[in-house]
Amino acid sequence: MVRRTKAEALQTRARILDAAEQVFHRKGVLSASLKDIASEAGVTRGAIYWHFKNKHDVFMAMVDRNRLPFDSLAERAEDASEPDPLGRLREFMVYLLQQAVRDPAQRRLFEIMFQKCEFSGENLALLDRQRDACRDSSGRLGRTFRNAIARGQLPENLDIAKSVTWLHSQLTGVIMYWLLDPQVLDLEGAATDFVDTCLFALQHSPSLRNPATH
Amino acid sequence: MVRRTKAEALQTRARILDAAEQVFHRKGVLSASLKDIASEAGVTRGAIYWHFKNKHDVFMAMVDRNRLPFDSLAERAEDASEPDPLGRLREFMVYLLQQAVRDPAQRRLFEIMFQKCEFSGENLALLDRQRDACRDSSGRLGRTFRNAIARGQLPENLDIAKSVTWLHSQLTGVIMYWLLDPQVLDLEGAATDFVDTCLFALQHSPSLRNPATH
DNA sequence: GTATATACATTCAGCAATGTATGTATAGAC
DNA sequence: GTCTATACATACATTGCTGAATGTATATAC
Repeated sequence: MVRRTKAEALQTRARILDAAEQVFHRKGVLSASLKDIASEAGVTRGAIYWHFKNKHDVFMAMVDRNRLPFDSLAERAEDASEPDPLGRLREFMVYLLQQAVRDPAQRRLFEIMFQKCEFSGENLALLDRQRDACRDSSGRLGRTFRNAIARGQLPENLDIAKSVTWLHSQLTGVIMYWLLDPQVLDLEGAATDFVDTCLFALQHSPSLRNPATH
Repeated sequence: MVRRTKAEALQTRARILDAAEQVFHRKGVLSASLKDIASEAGVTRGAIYWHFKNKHDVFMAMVDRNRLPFDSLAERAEDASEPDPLGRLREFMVYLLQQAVRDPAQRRLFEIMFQKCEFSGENLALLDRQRDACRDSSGRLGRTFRNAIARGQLPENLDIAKSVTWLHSQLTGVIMYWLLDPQVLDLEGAATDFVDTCLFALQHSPSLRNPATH
C-alpha cells in the first residue's frame, strides 16, 4: 500500500507485538503462525518479515518489551543505606503478586511464559535468560537479606543461600499456582498474608539457620 | 513385517510411549513429530497410528501412564486414625522432592509438563485435568490439616484454605525453581529443611491464622 | 526535483508433517 | 487347516506454513 512515515512504522511494529502477545496467549507460541499474528495486527506477513527475522524474533522482542518494571522497588531493598530493607522487600513482593492480578498484560505475559511456551530448540536460549534473570534477582535478594541482618531484622545465623532459594521458589510457586486455578485463590487479597508468612519463616524458622559453628 | 503376538504388541506400545517421553523431553511436545517418535522407538509411523489416534493421544497416554505413585503416602496422612498426620505429611513432601531428583523419569515428566509443553488447543484439556488433580490434592491436604489440628499438631484457628494454597504453591514452586536451575539448588539435601520451614510456618505464623472471631 | 532507501503488500516455491489408504504376513479363533 | 482379525510397514495425497523473491508507492535525504 502506501509507505508509512518513520513514526507510523514504529506504531506498526508495536501493533505487531501487541498482536503477537494476544495470539501467543490464545494459541500458544508454537501453535501461532505468522499469518495469525499478521491478521490480528491488521497487516500482512510481509510487514512482520520487514520488522522481524522470524517468529522467534517476534517472540523475543515481545518478551524484551515487557521487561519487568519491578527493578526500582527491588533495588531500594538492597540499598545498604535503606533503614528498613525487609519492609521494602515486603512491599516489593506484595506489589509483584498484586500486579499479576491487576495488570492483564502482566498476567498474560506470565501465562505465556508458564503455560503457552515450549522451551525447546531456539527457545532454549530463553530458558537460559530466565535462569540468568533468576540468579540476578537471587543475588539482589541475598544482598537485601544481608542488609536486613545488619539492621537486626533477620537472625545473624540465617543461611542466606538456602533462604534465598526458599523465598524465591515460594514467589514463583504462588504465581504459578494462581495462574493454574485463579478461581480458588484470591491472590490479591491473600498476597500480604502469604508474604508475611514467608517473612515470618525467614525470621523464626530454625530450619533456615546455619548449623551451629564454633 | 511380521505380525506380533499380543504381548509383543503391548511391548511395542510401551516402547512408543518410552520413545515419546524421550522425544517430548528433548524437542518439546509440539515440536516433536510422529516421525521422530517412531524412529526413536524403532518402528514406523504406521505402528503409532495403529496404537494411538494421533500425537495428542500419545501424549495423553504418556501422561496417564506416569500417574504419580504418591497417593499411598498422601492417603496415610489424611487418615483420621493416623496418630501423626503432620509426620506423614512431612514424609510425603520430602519424598516428593527427593523423588524429583532421584528418579530421572519423574524429573523428565516434570520438565515436560513445566517446560516442554504448550497448554493450548487440544492440550487445554490437560490444563483442566491438572487443575482437577491440584484441587484433589488440596482437598487431601485440607483433611490432613484438620487431623493435625485435632491431634494438636497445628493451631486451632489455622486458616485451612489459605494454608493449603500456601503450602501447595510452595511445593510446586520449589520443584519448578529447581528444574530451572538445578545447579544452584541441592534439592535432595535441602528438601527436609525446606519442608520443615513450611511446617514451622504452618505451626507458628500468625498470618495463616483466622482473624479473631467472637 | 530527483534518487534512493523505506515500509510494507503480494506472489511463489518448497518443505515437512499429517492422516489415510493400502499392502502383508502372521497369530489366534474355529 | 482355513479364515479372519491383528499388528504393523509402505505409499500417497493433502495441507499449512515458511522464507524469499518481487512489486510498489512514498518518505526522505540531497
